[in-house]
Order: sequence, then C-alpha cells, then structure tokens
Amino acid sequence: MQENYPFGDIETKWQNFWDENGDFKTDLAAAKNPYYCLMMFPYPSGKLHVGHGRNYIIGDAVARYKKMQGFDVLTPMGWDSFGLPAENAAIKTGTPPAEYTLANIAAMKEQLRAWGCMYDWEKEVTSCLPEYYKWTQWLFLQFYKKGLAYKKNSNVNWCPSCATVLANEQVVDGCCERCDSEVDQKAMDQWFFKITDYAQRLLDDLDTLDGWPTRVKTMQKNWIGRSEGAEIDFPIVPRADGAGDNVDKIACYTTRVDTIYGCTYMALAPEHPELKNLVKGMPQEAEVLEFIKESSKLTNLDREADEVEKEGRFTGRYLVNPYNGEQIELWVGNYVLMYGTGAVMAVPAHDTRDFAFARKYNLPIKLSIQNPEGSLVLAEMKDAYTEDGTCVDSGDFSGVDNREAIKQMTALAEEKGFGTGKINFRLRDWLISRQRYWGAPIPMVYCPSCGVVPEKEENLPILLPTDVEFKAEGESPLKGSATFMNCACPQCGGAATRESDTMDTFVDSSWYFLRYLSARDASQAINTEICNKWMPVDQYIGGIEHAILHLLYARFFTKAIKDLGLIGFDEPFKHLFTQGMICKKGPDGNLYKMSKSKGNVVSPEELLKQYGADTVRLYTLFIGPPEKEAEWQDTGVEGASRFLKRIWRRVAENHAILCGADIPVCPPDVETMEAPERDLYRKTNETIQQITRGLDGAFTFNTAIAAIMELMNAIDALKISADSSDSAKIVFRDAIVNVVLLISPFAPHIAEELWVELGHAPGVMNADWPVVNEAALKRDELDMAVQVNGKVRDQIKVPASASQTEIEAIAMASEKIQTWLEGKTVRKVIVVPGRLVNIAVS
RNA sequence: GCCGGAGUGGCGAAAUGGUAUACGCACGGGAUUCAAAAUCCCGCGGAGAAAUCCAUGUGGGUUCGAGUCCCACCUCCGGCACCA
Repeated sequence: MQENYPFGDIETKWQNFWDENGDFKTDLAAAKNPYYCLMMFPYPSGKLHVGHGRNYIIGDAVARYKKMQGFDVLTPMGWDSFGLPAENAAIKTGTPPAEYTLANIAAMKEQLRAWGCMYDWEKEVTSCLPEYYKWTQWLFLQFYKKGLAYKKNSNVNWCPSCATVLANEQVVDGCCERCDSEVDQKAMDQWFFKITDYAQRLLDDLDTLDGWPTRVKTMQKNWIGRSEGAEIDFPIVPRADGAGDNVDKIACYTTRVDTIYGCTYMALAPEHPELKNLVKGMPQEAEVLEFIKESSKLTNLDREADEVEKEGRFTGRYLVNPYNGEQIELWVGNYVLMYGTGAVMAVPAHDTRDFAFARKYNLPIKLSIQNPEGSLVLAEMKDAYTEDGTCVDSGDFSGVDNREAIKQMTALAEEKGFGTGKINFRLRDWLISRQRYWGAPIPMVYCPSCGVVPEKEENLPILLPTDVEFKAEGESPLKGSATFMNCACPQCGGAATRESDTMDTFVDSSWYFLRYLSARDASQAINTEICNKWMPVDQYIGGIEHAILHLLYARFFTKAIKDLGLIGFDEPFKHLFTQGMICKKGPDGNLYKMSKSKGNVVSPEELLKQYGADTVRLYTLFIGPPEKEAEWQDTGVEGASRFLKRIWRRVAENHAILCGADIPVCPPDVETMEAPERDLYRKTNETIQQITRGLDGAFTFNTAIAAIMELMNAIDALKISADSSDSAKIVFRDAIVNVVLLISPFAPHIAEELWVELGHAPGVMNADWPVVNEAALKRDELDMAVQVNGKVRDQIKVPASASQTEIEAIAMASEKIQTWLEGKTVRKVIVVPGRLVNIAVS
C-alpha cells in the first residue's frame, strides 16, 4: 500500500466505480424502505463556489448515512433553469438562452461529480426543457379550470431594469430583489394564482410541520399575516348641494371595533376607488387631487424610510358612526394602505398613528378604553393607549371588558346589518406574469370572438420560439415572434393571438420534487401512486433565503394539486433543514457571504486539485454547526487534509497487522482484554453511539467529525506494533474499520479505498452502519469528581457497582476533601452516579 | 417598534441542570533531519512563586450545583414593519 495519500487517483477511481455500479440509482416502484433526500435544485449559473457546496455536501452525507442504515435512498438533482441571467446573457453576447443554460448545466454537473456527490441522474429534471415545462403549462390549465388562475388589471410592482413585473415577495425594501433597482407601480393586465384561497390552510398546517425550524414557520406565519376583525359600514352624509354619490357608505376594516366610540374621523387611502368621486365639485377637490398625486409618487420612497411624516387632507365630506350616530370628518391620509378596504376608522386615543395624525391636524381625541388601573386621563396622554382595558363612554358597552366588547359589538353590527366579522390576510395573490422570454409560456389564447380561451391540453407544450430578438428594453421578446403569437383559437378555430407573458420561475420550482418521481414519463405530469409512496420528502435541505418565497409557493402547489386529486398529502416536506451561509473576509477585511461582487469567492477547482474532494467535504462539514453561518478559513482546510492523511498513514503503516493472516478473524472479546485495549474498544463504541445519535436528531456533522478525531487519538494511544498481542491487534483493527465506516458519509472516496485495503469487497457505501456493542461500554471503575459547595476539590475512583452510600463514603474518606471539611458542618451530600459527589457545608 | 436567534480562550467552536473550554486552527517548546518541509511528543483561558482565586455579554434570582432555567438590561445577526 502506498505511503502517501493519493487523493487524486482514488477520487477519480471511485467516482467512476459508483457510476458504473449504479450505486445511487433507485428503483422507485420496487423500493421497500423509501427515503427521499432532496436538495434545493440550483439555478445553473455555470459555476459553484464552496459556499454553494455546503448544501450538496450536507445532502450527500445524509443520503450516504441513510443508505448505510438500510434505506432505499432517492437523491435526485435537477436545474431551476429558466430565469433572467440567461436572457441577459443573450442580450449581451447573443448566445441563445437555451444554449447558454445547457452549457452551464453540463459544467455544473461536472463540479458536483468532482465533489463526490452522487445523484440518480435518471431522474434529472430541467425546468427549461419542453418535457418539463409542458407539464408546468398543464398544471396552469388545471389551476385555471379550478378558478385558481385568473387575470386581473391591477397596480403591480414593475422593475424598470428587469423590464418585468415582480411578485410582492420579490420586492425587498421597495427595490427589486434581483437587481436592486427601485420598483415602480404600474397598472397592467396580469395573471395571478389564487394563493389567498389557501391562506388559512397554509397557516394551519404550519403547526403540523414538526420537522421544520421554528424560525421558518414564524417567518411564514408573519408573511401570511392573519388578523381577526370586523368590517363596519359608515353611512356617508349627503352633500349639502344635493348632488349624488356613487355609494352611500364607506366600509372600513378594524381589529379594534371595541374602540369605535372613540373614533373621531375616518381616513381613506389615496388610491381608494371612491375618493375622487366623493370630492368631485367640493371646494377641497383640487387640493385632494394634488395630494393623491403627490402620495402616489412617494409610495416607494416611503417604504424605505423608517418613519414618514403622516400627512392628509380633509375631503369636505362627513360620515356617520353607526354605533352612536355621531358625524365624523372624512380625510385622506398617506399612511393608509389599499389593504382590506382601504379605509380606516381613526381612534387617536388608542392608535399611535391616529394619535400623531390627530395632533398634527388638530382633530378631536376621545377616550373609549380605560386601563385596568383606571389612571388614563385624556389631557395628560402623550401617546395612544393601545393595550387592553375596559370600555368607557361607549354607550351600552361602557364597563365591558374590551376583548368581550369586540365580540358583542361585532354581533350587534351583524344583527343591525351595518357590519360583519371578518378575517383578513396580509398575503396577496401570487402574480405570475413576467414580460420576459426565458420562462414557460402561459398557455392562454386571445380570440376576437371567444375572448380569453385556454389552450387545448393536446397542444401542449406551447414551445418557446427561436425567431426572437433580445433587446435590453421594450416589450417581451415573444411579442415580436409572429410564429409564436399567431395561432388558431382552441374554441372556434379562428385567427387568434397568444398570451405573450411567461410564468414566474417560482412556478417551475413549486412542483419539481413531484416530477423527480416520474421524470421520464411523457404521458402524465405526476405519477400519483409513486408520489404517494415517496412523498412527503423525508429530508429537504436548502438555504434559509427560500424560507418564504419558494417554500410557501411549494406548499401552496402541493395543496392545490392535492385538491385536483393527483396526490394524497397536504405538505411536501416533512423535515426541512436550512443550512447557514458560508462567509469569507473580503479584501476590505469584513465578513461577507461569498459572492463575486465582494471578491471573496473560493472556487473549488484549486482546492480539489491541491487537497482533493474528501478534504473539502470534511472541512465544510467540520466548519461549524451546519445551520449556522460559518467563516471559511484556508488554514482549516489544511487541518482537514492533515487528518485524512493521518488516517491513511495509520492504515499504511500497520497494513500487515490490519490485513495479516496471523490475526484470528473474530470480534473483540471484552473478557480477555487488557485495560488499554478495553479503553480503546470502549472509545470505539462510544464514538459509534455518539455519532449515530447526533446524525439522527440534528445534523451535528461538526461534532461527529470531532468524535472521529478523538477516536484516532485513542487509537494512537494504544501504540500498536508487530509484537502486540492478538487481542490488541483485533481491537486496533476493529477501531480502524469503524473509523472508515464512520467517516464514509463525509469523506467517501478515502473510505472506499481504505475499505478495500482492509480486505473488504468494494462498496463501503453499501456496508451496514456500525452498531454499538453494549458490553464494550461497561466499566469496572468510574472516575468521579468530588465537590465541596459546588467546587471540584478532588477526583476519586469508585467501583461501577458501588451504591450511593458507598460512593459517599469513598468521597468523604478523601484526604483532600477532609481538609476542606475541617471545622465545617456537612448539611447535605448529593451523589450523581457516574458524575460527581457534591458536599454542601456551612 | 414587533417576532425569532446568538453572545464561551488568540481564532472556528464543544458541553441530557452535574468536573466549562472536547475537537480543530494558530502559537510556544522538544524529538527526528546537514537543514527544512512533513511527521511524532509536550504545553497552551487569566492572575499568582505556590496554595489558591477569577473567568461562558452585564446585573439580579431559583438550585446542593447554572454556559444551560427565570427576571431585567446591553450588543450583534435575521425576519416583519404605517396591515388599522
């Protein structure tokens, strides 16, 4: 056996072996013990850095571990391959998006392979290929039939730089998530998915996701934003001049109907649909219209500012509070959003924003909730009181607890017909239209006689045309393609035009995990039987950055597809693991997540050449707890490399002993061992126990690897040589074999090579995960600490069989302890078997 | 502002309420070597000559015993944020 660790040779060798052997191919129908290990599929940007690598390395370690535990593991990989970068590359270089994308996929496949990550490529899905997007389009049609896909003209988020609309989820601080340009509001006809129909289910089912990090569940809960309240109609006081209005009342949504007796004005959103009519012909009209104009300009900037001055204008109109018949002023306020009804009843005494607004414009303030101490005095209030309390000056409700009043007052509104209890969600419908080329075309047709018509299923896929021109500005490239745009109406056969928008790429990634299970099936999108067998995904692994967008959409799709009768489960991912990002110090000395723009990217190529894949994998897993962020340090890689070399060297140095025919092939026998051998044998089994426990609960790869390092230290402590006893050699060999088994999910290539060197048939990944020998863990004697008043004062050895009283006696007999007890009264002695004795003295 | 998470050596970090600092990195010393690299051995929180004392962001509390549990506060990170 070679003295030096030839990582380059063995890594190529075993990667080829796994391929040829089909070690990661899964027979979906025949599998008896399915385990679906899923990693978020990447956008094929062309190059992965070691930060991306963490996701695949963790996933591969889990897959290999589960395989050794006897599961039929499915680990597929695919490509989230529609999206803007390919289109931007086309604008820049003229390379067609398909060509650019497929070249990147090929390059990244090689990178993944070089890392030793094994996937069942027979199940590969590529979202930009017609075989896949045909079924994305098909799902769109099913959603359309069910009323889940609809078209609406609305104000949408428009990114001028990407020249496309964005979903609310893709707007961050008023800017485009992708390019950081400021997002405008624009009225457009757009396609939406009715995710709001599922708001309640998306919220409720979060409680069933025990295997998800609470952090992610909380983020989704906040995003869905459920609130319980009431919608109350305020009648409009007719104009003095007798001119009519379109409506005779304004509805407002409130979660605090209990404060309504303190309502002193109402404020409308500047975008409120009735606002312009209500002020028409009023003396205030010009001023209000000017205000609307200014506010709409400010909308985006507002979002970025921490606190924007609340401003408003009186409309000249009045409303009636239906509870007490009082007339209140109707205002327009820049702080009111077009959310709920776009109108808020203002209760300055009990809402911070209304308080500030009322102070600014000298509007009346009325107390309607008294705090439990009864100490609120209106004249002394510096800010609104927003807590619970008792209703005051609230007609029949005075004296009622405010939480109770909400129920009673809502009931009254329903009884009298001027209001109703209502639940509101912050979540809006999902805008999926994109005015871009590189996405799945929305399979809808516009016919002059039939109107909006869905394409026939048998005509799918609606292929992306190739006769298009890519320009940085202007309309969607699809609009310029006559071959694409002109079509026959699916209903009447007459000349018609296609929808020129394509779907948001998040649509593609909302169901790919189902498609892996029937990736080559040209006859249907989803194989119900196989899906029900393999889903939900046992372990999903990906970045925290997808906590809301992708994971919420995928959950919505799963529920909608279930309602279509295609699958039998509500939630797609049983366990979710979100790994932390890998950061590195940039040239300026600050820590950033790895990115090209910060100049702190570590490419795997150089590292693989210098150290090999196993070293990079080992370091990536050892760097820290996998769910936390970690800082990449080049010296750390060196350490991982050193450790693998050390394992290799131990096997090479002791090859004769490890494979020698002169040692009996039999399991270690605890009864006949000398003490040092027993210590090592115990350590080996303790290590197996610790690592197995760690990997089953959380993914404590870092401590698992530390445990293997400790075991290696213990192996070296035995100082084996040719002259050692058979018993010692057997224990030594057992320890080395277990090191190889335990490290194999993390550093699979070296493990495979050493496995063979140790005399086994090739294929450590198909070996059984080691099992603890309980007999090895037993001890005759235990080391225990003796504390006096909680401070360690001595170490004692006690027989493992000693009773608590016996342990106490041994502790008390210690000379050191005696000196600490001198002149003191022992009040209490606590014995924690196997750990310590604590003597409390006064 | 609201909701999460975190704060432990020079650094990355360990620790079911039970001996704080495992494991690794860096550093120092020694062995080997003509020399170096590699490797192997030893040391490595602070103060102190030592006994011993002090150390897990700060201050309190519960407990025989707290990094861990409770209360208050400080700092950092993430999410949400005029949602009525």
